[in-house]
Amino acid sequence: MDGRETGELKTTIDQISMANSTVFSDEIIPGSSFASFASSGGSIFDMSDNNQRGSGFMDLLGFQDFNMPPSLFDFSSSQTTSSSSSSMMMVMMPPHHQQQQQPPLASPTSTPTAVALPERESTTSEVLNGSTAPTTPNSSSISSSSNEAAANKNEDQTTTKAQDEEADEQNQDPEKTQKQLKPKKKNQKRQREPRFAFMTKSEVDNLDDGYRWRKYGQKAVKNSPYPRSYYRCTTAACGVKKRVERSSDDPSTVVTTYEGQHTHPSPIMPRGTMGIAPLPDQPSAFSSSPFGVQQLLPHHHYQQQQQQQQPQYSYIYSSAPSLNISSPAYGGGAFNPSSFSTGLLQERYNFGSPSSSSSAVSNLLRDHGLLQDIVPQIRKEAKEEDHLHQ
DNA sequence: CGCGTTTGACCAGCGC
DNA sequence: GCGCTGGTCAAACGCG
Repeated sequence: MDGRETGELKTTIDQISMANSTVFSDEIIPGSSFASFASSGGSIFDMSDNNQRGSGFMDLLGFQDFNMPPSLFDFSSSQTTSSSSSSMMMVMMPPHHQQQQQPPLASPTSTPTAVALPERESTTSEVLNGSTAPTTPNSSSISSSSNEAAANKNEDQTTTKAQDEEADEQNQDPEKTQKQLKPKKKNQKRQREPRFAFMTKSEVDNLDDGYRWRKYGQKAVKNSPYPRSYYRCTTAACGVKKRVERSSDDPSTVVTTYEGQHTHPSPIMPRGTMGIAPLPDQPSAFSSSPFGVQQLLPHHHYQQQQQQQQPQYSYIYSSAPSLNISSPAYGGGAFNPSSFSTGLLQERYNFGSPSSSSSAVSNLLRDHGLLQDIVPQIRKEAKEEDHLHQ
């Protein structure tokens, strides 16, 4: 939108470029962990490179404290089906570029803040509560499915909306019964949860991530023949949503965007984690770690699998004003894309292709769906980069 | 009957 | 103000 956001996008493209072991030196956001990492010449995306020294991408993000397990990326299992090669890219989408609000994780030098991708929605200019605290599950107020989204925003909005609804009930206005949509007040801009997106090569749109989702909408995507589906976690009091769309340019690529944070463990225990107790410092499968259940796996397992499979994943990561990864809220992280985290992405991922990292990048860059909204400039610049490589 | 999907309508935000 | 677009709602429907 403006130059500032452009700069932020630029930072993102810098990080993407690192997938090809190319580190751009320009316009890295000062103070970001990505910036510091990028300036040090590291390669975020090539996990195989990091295997040798035992520091992967998640380490760089500060996720090493979560014992980022391999199961999450163990997509070459027997459950793998059709896709022979698959790649994955994550994008965390913040409400805005406010950063550095989250306290550091155990490793202060790897705080996963850094890249603030621009928020397309109008959530940024107005911070309703002005708080860095993450949204808090309001279990008492989320009983009506029609208000889950609002209840998931923030308490101020929830309260206001509840009051509105209460007023509506008292008024019993016949006009209201005509359309009960929208007791939303003006001047209350939608507060969006931190978002977390990743791309996968899959023939199935709706990835089985261990949570139960209910589809509540579908929209045609501009410039894409494929629709975008909207899902909401079916668990009561959990307002996590996800959007799934297929890339128009690469129909084999599915872009899944999670929004919000599960307030409950996955109803389905992930494969390979059954019966494994949480680590002492990890109170639950859905807390602490942005990748939830995976953290239950021993770290050596992670390393071992890395060495065996040499997976290569590509990420785009950014933080958010309310993205407080180490916050105690929800028992650990304010942002907990645990829908992704269950390690149950029983989708057809096949990491391990030496080119998957760059292909993931290119997939992202080609996408004209959700990610186009998110990181439009990434595509542009990476295409330029592609040309340079060709 | 419960749960999930489909789908048209509606709403809010944004750009012009 | 108007139109476009993304996002959401909720009735209708399907399925087990």
